[in-house]
Amino acid sequence: MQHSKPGEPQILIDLSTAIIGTDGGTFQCRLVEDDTETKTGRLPFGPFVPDQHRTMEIGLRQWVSEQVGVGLGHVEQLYTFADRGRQHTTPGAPHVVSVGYLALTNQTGGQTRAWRDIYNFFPWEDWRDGEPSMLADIIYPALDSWLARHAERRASARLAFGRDGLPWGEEYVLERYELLYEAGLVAEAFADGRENAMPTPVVPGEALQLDHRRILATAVGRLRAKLKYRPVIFDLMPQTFTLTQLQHTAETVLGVTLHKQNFRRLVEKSGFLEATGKMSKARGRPAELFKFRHQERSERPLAGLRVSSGRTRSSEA
Amino acid sequence: MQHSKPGEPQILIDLSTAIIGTDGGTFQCRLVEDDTETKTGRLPFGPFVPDQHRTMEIGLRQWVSEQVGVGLGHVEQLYTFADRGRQHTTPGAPHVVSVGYLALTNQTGGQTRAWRDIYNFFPWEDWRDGEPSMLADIIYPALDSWLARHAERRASARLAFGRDGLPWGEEYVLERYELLYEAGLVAEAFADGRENAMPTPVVPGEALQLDHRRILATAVGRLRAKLKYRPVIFDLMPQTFTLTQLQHTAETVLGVTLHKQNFRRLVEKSGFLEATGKMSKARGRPAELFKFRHQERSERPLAGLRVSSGRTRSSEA
DNA sequence: TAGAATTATACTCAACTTGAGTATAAGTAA
DNA sequence: TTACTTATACTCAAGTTGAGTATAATTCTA
Repeated sequence: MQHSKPGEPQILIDLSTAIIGTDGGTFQCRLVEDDTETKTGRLPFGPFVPDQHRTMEIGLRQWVSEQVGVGLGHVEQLYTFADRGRQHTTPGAPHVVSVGYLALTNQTGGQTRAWRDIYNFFPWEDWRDGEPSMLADIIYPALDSWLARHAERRASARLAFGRDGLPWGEEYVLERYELLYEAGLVAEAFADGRENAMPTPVVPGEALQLDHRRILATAVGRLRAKLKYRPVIFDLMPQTFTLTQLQHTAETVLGVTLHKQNFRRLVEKSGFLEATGKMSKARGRPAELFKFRHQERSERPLAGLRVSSGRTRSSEA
Repeated sequence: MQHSKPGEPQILIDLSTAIIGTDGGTFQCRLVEDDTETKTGRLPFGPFVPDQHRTMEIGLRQWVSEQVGVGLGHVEQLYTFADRGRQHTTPGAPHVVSVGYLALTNQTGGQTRAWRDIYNFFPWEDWRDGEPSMLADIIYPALDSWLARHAERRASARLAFGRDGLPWGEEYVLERYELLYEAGLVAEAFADGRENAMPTPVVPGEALQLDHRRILATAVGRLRAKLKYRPVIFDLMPQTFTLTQLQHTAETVLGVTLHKQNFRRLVEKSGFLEATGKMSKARGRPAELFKFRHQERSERPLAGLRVSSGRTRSSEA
């Protein structure tokens, strides 16, 4: 095994970033509309130029502030994707390796085309109104028929989708998407030329270019997991907010509903919040406005929101 | 921002792998002794050749089985390191990006020079005999003197090292090493030419080449964290083992001692173990030999060892 | 060969956490 | 002024966790 010689294709590194925010109950990601024939969107990405940037994160922050123009909170490297067959390389062309990043912002652009609802791409991930019916109606039948021929993936599917009485783990976003890809049920599988893929995607949900939906799935899975043990949710919140707004943001990210009283207890006990004394005005009893105590972020050891899901919105009646 | 043009340095990708195992209470990592003048070791690494390997993990597994000759269990990508100034590049030379991997094995080579005790490199991480005295004697004074000039890093240091009554979080291995590097207290900081670095490293602990100690710190931190929510510990165990052996392995990895009775309760409740009916023979009452139920790995949702530390060995008396 | 030492295993118990409520307060809308 | 809406306070049983004590089954040693 040797380093690539001059004749071999060069390696290029792209930084692909899932910039995620929330906006009143919608879970948003910044996308770039590409004017190619495919009409599918893509994540913003820029090349990593080693001589210009001391670290990849510095390069990423600079390029985001220039190109996208939103302030970023938490930024985290996700994964380096280098699979052949998922980059559409033509022979001899440089091989592109993409380093995926997650970046959080509290400034989403409202309903412009640049900010899209993440659940458009993963409609099966939104359980806020109960289990999406497409799981039982479309996904499980299609998946089961594939699993019949791929018994070795059965255990993974049980765990990822919470079959046979196992719980639905909201953080297994990537594992679920990968299974659907492997089973040939999403558009990217056909685009990548997988032999078992259906020409028309079986499972609902908008595709993205290249493997960007995979990177986004990684980002959402990581964010959902991290929410539970690090106070990253506050990077999605405005300066001040009510406890209900905070809860709605957590529910939006996790794709489940939470028990209101217990959420309040959890978040008050955590010590992350400071009452401002001001009140929100809306329908019903006014709620106190809180702000995040930034110094607590570094002082509390683990402490995220060890949330437990409550009833679904539809069963609240 | 443009992709690197022909005149710019080429990018090469190295897969650097921390192959970790345990051997009767020692925490081992496979190293390669380099015959350069520096005499410091390095992690095994090999280039990633896109045209030869469909994915990086496939390339890594093949190259490890050829070059290192141990069977691997869990393999996980850690992080992609691309910082300038930590790769010793000469101008014009290709820029090397290293993708760090963690790989677990239950076949360590005993006490050969190829397998080294990880706590040689991070002696402050081993709390099995209580808090290492070097923390209070050497590390904290040196760190505090640096923090006096870098107040903005104070909160991170408190969290990473568990100062001011905060608990020692065993998983913050990387955060601790990075702080020592930033403060110029480890040999690599001087080797990288940081202006504040001491020519003779202040903090005890053997260095590795390039940024390999950083990659190893990432690996240990990730492994310690993962142990608590995924059943990865069994990839470090032989076919059958006693509960005490399992506990010793967990203690070796985490660098703390655990409460024996509660560890037993935890591990029995988890459902991961199957009694073999056979008994171990040693001093004292014989212990039952267990084996790992592989099918449970995929069936249990989270369930690792949510261990809590017990008394230190020295206070057991 | 008895008892001391050693190791394994079983059981207990109080403190804390969690899931799921009920009860009440403080506003707006009709 | 009554209904409706939303916020907040409190309760309670079940489960989990931290830290023991008690006892069992061996080997070691005098």
